[in-house]
Amino acid sequence: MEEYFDILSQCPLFSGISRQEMGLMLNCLGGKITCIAKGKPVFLEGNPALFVGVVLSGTVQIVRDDYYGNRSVLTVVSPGGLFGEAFACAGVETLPVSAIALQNCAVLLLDCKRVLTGCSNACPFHSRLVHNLLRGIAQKNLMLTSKIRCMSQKTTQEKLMEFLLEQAKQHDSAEFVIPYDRQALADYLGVERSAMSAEISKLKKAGRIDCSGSRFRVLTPDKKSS
Amino acid sequence: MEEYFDILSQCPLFSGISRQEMGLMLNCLGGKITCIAKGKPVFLEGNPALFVGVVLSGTVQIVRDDYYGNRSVLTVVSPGGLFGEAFACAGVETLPVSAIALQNCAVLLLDCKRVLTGCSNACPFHSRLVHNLLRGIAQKNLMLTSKIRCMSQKTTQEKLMEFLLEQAKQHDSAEFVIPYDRQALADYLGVERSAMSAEISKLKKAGRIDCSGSRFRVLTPDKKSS
DNA sequence: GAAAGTATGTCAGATTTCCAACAAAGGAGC
DNA sequence: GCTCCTTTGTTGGAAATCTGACATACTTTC
Repeated sequence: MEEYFDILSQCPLFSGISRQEMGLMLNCLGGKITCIAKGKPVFLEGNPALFVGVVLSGTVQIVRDDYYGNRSVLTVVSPGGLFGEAFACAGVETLPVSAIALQNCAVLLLDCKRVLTGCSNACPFHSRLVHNLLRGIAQKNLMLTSKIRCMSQKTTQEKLMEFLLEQAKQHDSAEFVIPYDRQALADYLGVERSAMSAEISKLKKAGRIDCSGSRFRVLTPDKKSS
Repeated sequence: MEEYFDILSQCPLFSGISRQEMGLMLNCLGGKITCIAKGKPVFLEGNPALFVGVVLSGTVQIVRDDYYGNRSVLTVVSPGGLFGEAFACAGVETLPVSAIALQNCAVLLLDCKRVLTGCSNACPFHSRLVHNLLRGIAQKNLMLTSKIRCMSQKTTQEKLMEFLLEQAKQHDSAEFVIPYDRQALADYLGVERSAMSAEISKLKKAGRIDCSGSRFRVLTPDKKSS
């Protein structure tokens, strides 16, 4: 069990919890470490959503079957990553997705109810864990709304500017480096890479932005690139 | 204070908490009921994100200024509605939005830290509140990912089908009623109403769906409308 | 029942985006 | 230096969307 504490200590869910405390905590919460063979399910669609999963080794795929049964991959979760937390915390009766081991893997399953219900021992790390869980889900929330704000814009150019102005605001600077290459940015905004490149060029010529590589600068309409 | 307990008891954040407990709880949490005059701020961009707000009467507008200072309205919150919870729970240092009273209004402000940190009295409703808060944010999370899944589709027709198949799955039935009229559905999917209507017609002619008003039925490709 | 107002379906032209292919620029390895 | 490979910019024709206008159906009001 201790072999996985390195992974766990890097996971935001366990931030502020020492390795000494982890053993106690997992014990207190009834956390179960399970090994899943490649291709086998961690949980299946239709199961009750009871668990928050943490990948310890290997990778887990979250898949979804639509009404006709066509399967699509939603995410691939790497070691240290969480899965199932939104369903468990939202209190959905049955899972609308399945989790399948892409490789042989080890996962930690935490009973969501036991995480949320304070134990009688009043462990200090217990409330810390709830804190971290809530924080993680709230942060994801903010990321999702940012993305929706960009994608809701009508034109590619507006999507791009919405994204860049958001970045400028977050960095509190007109100049900043974005964590995406062109393809990834296009995917994020839900547009075509080539069309987006063209729009970037237009914006540069119009003197509204300046960029090289993933370093961008937004310019106020009146004052041009210096 | 008690005059607002009707509103609070209908708010998901306080579900499972009796009116008798509310007074104790608000006291324990140091919840402050404040009246804000029309046009005045509840909080301003740049403030630390400490509070979860609940509108008790009137309406509150959440607004956002982009990097150039152009203001846009993100949401309008009605009585019973929450605001600021994602920022407070995500632990952002400074708020990227402002909350302005659209009308004279009363709001309840809960210190997020005190909500999360169990009190020394070990109130039973305390953990219930955290439960509810987490559940609400997780549910919003699921709604946002559903919307993104629809909006990420390339064509209007694919967006529509993604939405309808999701609805069919949620209702566990090929036939269901959607909670939107055509305009609202188009806005949700981020497309033009008229273009969407045209696509609905195409899908009907192709025998893939059937609908009248907001009642839809998805059909399997082989068997046509009965 | 008539009239007014709203929601929905349909259509043509203008605009935008996608697609596919290619050119140019940069990096890694040799 | 060179080549190979990846990333990014550019372009033209095809496809999809938006725009605005209008017709039709349905509701509401009087």
